[in-house]
Amino acid sequence: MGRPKEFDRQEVLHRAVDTFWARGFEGTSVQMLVDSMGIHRASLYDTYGSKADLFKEAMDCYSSQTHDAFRQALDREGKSRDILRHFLRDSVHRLCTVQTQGCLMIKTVVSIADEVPGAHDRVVRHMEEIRGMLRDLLQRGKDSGEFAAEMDVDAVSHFLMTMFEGLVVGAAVQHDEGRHLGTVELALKAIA
Amino acid sequence: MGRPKEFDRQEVLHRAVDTFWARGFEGTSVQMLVDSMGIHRASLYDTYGSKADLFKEAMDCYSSQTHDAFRQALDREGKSRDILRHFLRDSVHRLCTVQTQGCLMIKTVVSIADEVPGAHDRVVRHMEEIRGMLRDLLQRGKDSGEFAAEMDVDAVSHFLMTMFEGLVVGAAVQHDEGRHLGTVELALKAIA
DNA sequence: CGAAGTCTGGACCTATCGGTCCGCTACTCC
DNA sequence: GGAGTAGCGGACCGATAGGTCCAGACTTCG
Repeated sequence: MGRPKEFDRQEVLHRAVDTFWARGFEGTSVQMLVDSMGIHRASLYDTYGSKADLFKEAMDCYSSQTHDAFRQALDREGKSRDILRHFLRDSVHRLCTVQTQGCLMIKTVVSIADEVPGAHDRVVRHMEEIRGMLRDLLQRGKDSGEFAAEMDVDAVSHFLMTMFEGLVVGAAVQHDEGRHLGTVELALKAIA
Repeated sequence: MGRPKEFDRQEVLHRAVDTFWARGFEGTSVQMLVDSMGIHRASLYDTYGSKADLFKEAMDCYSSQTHDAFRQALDREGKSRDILRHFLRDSVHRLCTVQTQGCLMIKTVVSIADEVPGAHDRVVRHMEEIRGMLRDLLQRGKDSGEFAAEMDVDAVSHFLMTMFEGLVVGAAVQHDEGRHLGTVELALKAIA
């Protein structure tokens, strides 16, 4: 059967995610990936294909780990508005302090439109998935009578997505947490 | 005195702006610039310095031409709300049809944090300038009694900036104009 | 005229890019 | 032990990256 794999494919991929996340696709060289992943150049190509293939896998990995975290924050019991507020405030806090590198998906859609085939589709699916979570949360609030019966959950979820994307960019421009928290409150006041 | 310059420095710079705008700093090679600007490689370096220097000049050029356009749209007579609505709707339309390349400033702040010294500062100033226009517009509406006397024009202008940045990203993800127009209406409903 | 300045074509530099290949070792199965 | 697989060190590939330099053609000045 031969020698078994020594490194954990998933663990090494995570390190690639971090590198791509920090510097983007164009800003990351294969040499950087070799260094950060800790495997040989040839192993990288044997295991993941090309740089673009690795990037797509990294996007998928990033996407699912982000979804898990978001789902944990959004798919829970309680008043929808409170859950939403906590989610947005926490996002702002992270973007302004720890995760100042922003969002890999937004980085990708903004900088490489068509350089990596399949990248754009992944961004679209990623965003739609998150929007779905927000819509479900809104729907629950609507069903429980917390929000008006006339609320267009589809439109409002899209509004919130735009808001969120704006916060990611805004935090990249200025790490002024208080300012962004004020924006969050205004956004919350806007929905019903 | 010697031979005078044959090409118009500003006109050639505009072509550099378009190239950088379309592909970003990292995605644009010097060869692309030489081709699009129509001048010799050596002339480029003699006239503008380095690629990074040219990029900074391109940012300044982009910034001022954007500000001119925005000022023309925002600094006019009429109801503030109508002016704002028209500005946002028009922006969405452009982002979804003609200017699908998005915004050079957002591209820059998202992809190259510190690669080009001075780039980040330019983005910050650019955004603050636009926010200033929005704040002035809000203040006029507040003075004329159109908006509530309690309105925090600073906070609301920041909310609108976040909204705008979100729309730029959102349009890059999906060119669904109708969807984004709905978001614009929700944002307008939010402010007083 | 000749010095000074402006442009171009194109060669040239070094460094790095993404990607491939070879030779060797380590390991596990039959 | 031998076949088969996984990994590494490191050389290597052609292409391109950003950047420099030179010779020559051109134009305006004193």
